[in-house]
Amino acid sequence: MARRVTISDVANLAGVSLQTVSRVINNKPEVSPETRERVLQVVEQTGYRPSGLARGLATSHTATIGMIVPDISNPFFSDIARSIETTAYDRGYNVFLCNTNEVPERELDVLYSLEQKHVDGVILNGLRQQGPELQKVLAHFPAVVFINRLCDNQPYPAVLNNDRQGAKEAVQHLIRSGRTAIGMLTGPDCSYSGACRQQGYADAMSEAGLLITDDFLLHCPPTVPGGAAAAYQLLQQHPKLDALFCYNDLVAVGAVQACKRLGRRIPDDVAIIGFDDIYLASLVSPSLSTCRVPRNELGHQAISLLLRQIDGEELDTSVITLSPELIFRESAPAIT
Amino acid sequence: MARRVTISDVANLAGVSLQTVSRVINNKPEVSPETRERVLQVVEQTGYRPSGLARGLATSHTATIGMIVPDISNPFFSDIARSIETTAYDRGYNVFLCNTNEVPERELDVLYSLEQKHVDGVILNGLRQQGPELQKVLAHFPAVVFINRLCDNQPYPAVLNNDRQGAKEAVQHLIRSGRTAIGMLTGPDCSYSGACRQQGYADAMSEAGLLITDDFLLHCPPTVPGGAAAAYQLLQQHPKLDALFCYNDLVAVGAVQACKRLGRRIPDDVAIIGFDDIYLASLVSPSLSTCRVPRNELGHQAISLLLRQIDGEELDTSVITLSPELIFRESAPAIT
DNA sequence: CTATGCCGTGTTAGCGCTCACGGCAGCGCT
DNA sequence: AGCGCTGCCGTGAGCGCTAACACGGCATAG
Repeated sequence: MARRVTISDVANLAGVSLQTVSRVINNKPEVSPETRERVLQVVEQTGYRPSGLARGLATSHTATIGMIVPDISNPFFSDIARSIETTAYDRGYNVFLCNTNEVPERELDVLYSLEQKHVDGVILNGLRQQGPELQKVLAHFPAVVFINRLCDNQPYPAVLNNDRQGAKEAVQHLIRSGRTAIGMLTGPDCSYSGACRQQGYADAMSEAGLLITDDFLLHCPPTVPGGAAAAYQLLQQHPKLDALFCYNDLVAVGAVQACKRLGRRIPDDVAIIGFDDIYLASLVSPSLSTCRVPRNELGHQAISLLLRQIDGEELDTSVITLSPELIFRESAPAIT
Repeated sequence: MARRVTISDVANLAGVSLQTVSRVINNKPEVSPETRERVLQVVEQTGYRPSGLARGLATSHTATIGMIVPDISNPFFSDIARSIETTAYDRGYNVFLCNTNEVPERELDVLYSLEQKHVDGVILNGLRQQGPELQKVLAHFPAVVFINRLCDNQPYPAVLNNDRQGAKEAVQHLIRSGRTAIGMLTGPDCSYSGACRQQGYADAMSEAGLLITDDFLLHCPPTVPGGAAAAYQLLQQHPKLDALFCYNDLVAVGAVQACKRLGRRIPDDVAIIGFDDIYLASLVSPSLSTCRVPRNELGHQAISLLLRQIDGEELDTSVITLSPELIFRESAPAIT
């Protein structure tokens, strides 16, 4: 690997001072056209590329952001990640991918490492961690945006999906379809969205005067096997359940598997509704009714909020709430 | 956001020099236990965290790597990404996620930006770009590893899936199942893996003395709609095709959709084999026979090679080839 | 003709850290 | 006593860049 060419190399070759080169590469106006041209030629020839490190040290602005997700291999998050990365890149930012693998302690760890890296901002996606430690480390970042989670006490901007409303509508649909014993697989017990969706479930149930019992609720990992195991258990214990509302589509696919194993027909015996509308939902059989979360929009709004903060806007209390849309497929068909 | 606490703040508070603090935080031996303890206490109190920028500038080692993928929302790549990020993080590295969205020019652009960021190494995944420009920019990185692509001329380490062998076995399976008119959806025309898989297809066909004609081959985007459109076209033009070998599982799912639309039964009329064995493959109906690519292993080996390079090992010519495994499911069942 | 302004450029300092030194005790040895 | 050694610690320079100021030259105004 050849030695990097530095700004002073360029300055020497062009016969000007460092500062002039700096002015040229930063598009500052106070340079004569001829000098600018000469410098640009040398830059071109030498393949000079300014050091982001040195620049960052001098300006405390690194053109990098951190993105924390529980699991990038979960299509829900990889869609959001893609949308964030694309917009960030268009605006000249690089994105650190930080996977927490659903381990809350790791969330703090990655935040510490991002702080060391001087990121200009950080997007927190589906964060589990809470408490003063979190507040403390977040205070060290120039910009913070939450996705799908509100931060207690400290007002940070956030982009939310209206989980409660979406869940309520989903469960209302089940009720209107004639279901009365509706269970819910509520996802990880430290999930904020899980709690919101559970509230929506309770809203719909109580409005309809239906029985709400903890017996019909079960936490589970947000995965297909997690959903399968939980659904199996729930359906075994409560054979009269005629519908399952699931934390997300992966869990719903697991629920479908459990139904097949138990010989329950979908949707005749058990109707199933998922959440998110990941691509998979339309592809499995029976295809999943689900609550579509606008993931691209979620990511896009998040990075936009972040960049506005970085650019100096004060928007501590901004909360953007996006509305999900109920999608009817085979596992809980539309009412005709 | 509070001002960052620097090494000299810590030094002052602890009543020692900068250098001593530096020694402590870098675990250098030449510090007395008492001094070390005192410094560590101040570090703890102040929440001091060394600046990665300054450190990087002084050491030209940033503990960051770049990871270039065509599309993080493609489960094939998000699985690899996860595996890379996890291992990298365990070794103290942060990972830049760079999505090229399948645009070859963007590959060069992101490499330039990663160069500016002084990454310690870069992992290139499913790269499309070729030629001298690429060689030139890659020369600026301390470490480079390719995944699923060999780099012409310049010998860089690589981790490969044995696409050709896997494809050959897949097509051989189709032939043994009695199929004679086997088409292939070959994926993007600049895909290296696509070319390898096509070779494997040709190997199997010619060994079996079967007709190889360009008419049975069709490029397509590596997506479900891409596969669906291409399969539809191919099956329309050549109704006698009794099997389709697909670039990847997404394309295969598209092929399944096309068959359904055309009223072809799977596998009776048309057998289908995909590639990769993404999670989806086992979930769709009919479930997909496919060639399983060890994605975790791919990612893990890649990051290991990269870190070894960063640590100074010379392994220019290392090429690790992993073997895929044929998985039999409904779309092209095992021969009983 | 001098004072004032601006334009283009150079100079200095500093961002926060590490590396290569150098210094100074205190020890054991001749 | 004098020597070298080791253990511990500090100093200076420099990584590559930018912000702030300084400066010469020219045009304009008074």
